[in-house]
Amino acid sequence: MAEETLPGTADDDGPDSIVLHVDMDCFYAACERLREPELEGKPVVVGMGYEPGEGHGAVATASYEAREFGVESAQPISTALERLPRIDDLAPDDDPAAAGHYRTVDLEFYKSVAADVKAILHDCADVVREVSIDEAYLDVTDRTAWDLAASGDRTLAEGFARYVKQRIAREVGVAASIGVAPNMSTAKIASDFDKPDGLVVVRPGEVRSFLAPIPVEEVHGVGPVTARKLGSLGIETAGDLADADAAVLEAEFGSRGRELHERARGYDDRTVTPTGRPKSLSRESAFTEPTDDSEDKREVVRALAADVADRARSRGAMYRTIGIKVVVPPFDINTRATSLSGPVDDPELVESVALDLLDAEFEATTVRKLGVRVSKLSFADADQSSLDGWESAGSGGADGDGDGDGRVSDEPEASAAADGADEPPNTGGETPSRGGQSSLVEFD
DNA sequence: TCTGGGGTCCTAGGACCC
DNA sequence: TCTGGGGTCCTAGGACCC
Repeated sequence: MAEETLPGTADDDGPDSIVLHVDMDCFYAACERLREPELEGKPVVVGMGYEPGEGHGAVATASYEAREFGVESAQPISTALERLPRIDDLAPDDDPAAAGHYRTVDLEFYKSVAADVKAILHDCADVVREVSIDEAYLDVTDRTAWDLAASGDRTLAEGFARYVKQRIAREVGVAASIGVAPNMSTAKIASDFDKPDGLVVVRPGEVRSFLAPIPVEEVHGVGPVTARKLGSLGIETAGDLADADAAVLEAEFGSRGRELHERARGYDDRTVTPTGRPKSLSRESAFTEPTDDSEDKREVVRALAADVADRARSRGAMYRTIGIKVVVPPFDINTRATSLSGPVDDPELVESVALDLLDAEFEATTVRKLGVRVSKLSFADADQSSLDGWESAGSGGADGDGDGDGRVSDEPEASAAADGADEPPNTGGETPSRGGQSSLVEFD
């Protein structure tokens, strides 16, 4: 049983933080219900790669009513349909209560709903870290307190979280579960503890005892592989993990082992930092049937490349690495990538590099899925003379490719970026010389 | 669980430099 | 030069998350 105050727990650098983890409940399904209120209370399944009347794709979100039937996210739609027939497929005398309403993912719409939620969150906190479309951490240390509210045994922090939750419900019309705790990892577990529509508060002195009975699988960072290994060490709960020998964990799992140990003990010194810029952008797509047809594969890669390059451009991102992903049945993931000597924004180059990587090793391979990715991103707008991204690559000129390191010097708009229009004569050639900047490119 | 799409971080080995 | 150590960057794969 954990003491109320653990020796050494108190951070000397100030009062305990107050972190909220806000997690929208079955977000996609909730969005569908916003525009189709008659779906309220009924089993809803939102599928990606799903088309009405068809049986392919995977479950992105299942409402709690649908989960009752054994429908789970990431499940193939075909399996979901076996467990929960589609309402339109019912025979006249079947029970309509035992059928599901299947919808296709409409990300644009969900994003617009999410934007409304995020606006509320930013209004409620100084620092918001958006983790995904339906999830965020808020640091509200300066907005509320761990003190008890005047009227009883609840904390001010709890009242604050309730206010956030109610605003989301009232102003947007969707339900959120919120966890409140002195650190991020505990807040995350707390938000999950009483879903849906939950509000769980873990006060600074209660962290250790709150975590103790939690199954290790529910600790952020423990997936199937780690859970299995932990199980073989006799570690099944966060409490077991907390009591385990840190050296053993580190030997078994490396630095992650030590980290998990600390999280299980209620230590997490990460601070909530604002959402940063993406590190990579990718697009992938699965074939309905694995194929070895070279032209089919190239066609898909071309489309993915165009898509990724387009997205990068619209987000103002230049990239220095271009890669592909090739998934070979049953499920072997291969990646290949090439780095350029400097950042570019060049859709044709994305395509040609991706195709080269595909042809080099996978021309005859049977593939299930293909992907294209750009990474080592840099953003034209924010870095200017004041670094931001990477400082200029070492004034020492230590690196061999000193030739090109001059980043786009500060034109207001990345010069190489916006001008796909003026067709350079030899774009596909050895040195794709496009205006100034991208002529750095030389790949081997 | 025969498996969709978009990400992050970590690790390990090799190349290369001083 | 055949024997180090330190550091960085690159690629590929793995685990994990939503």
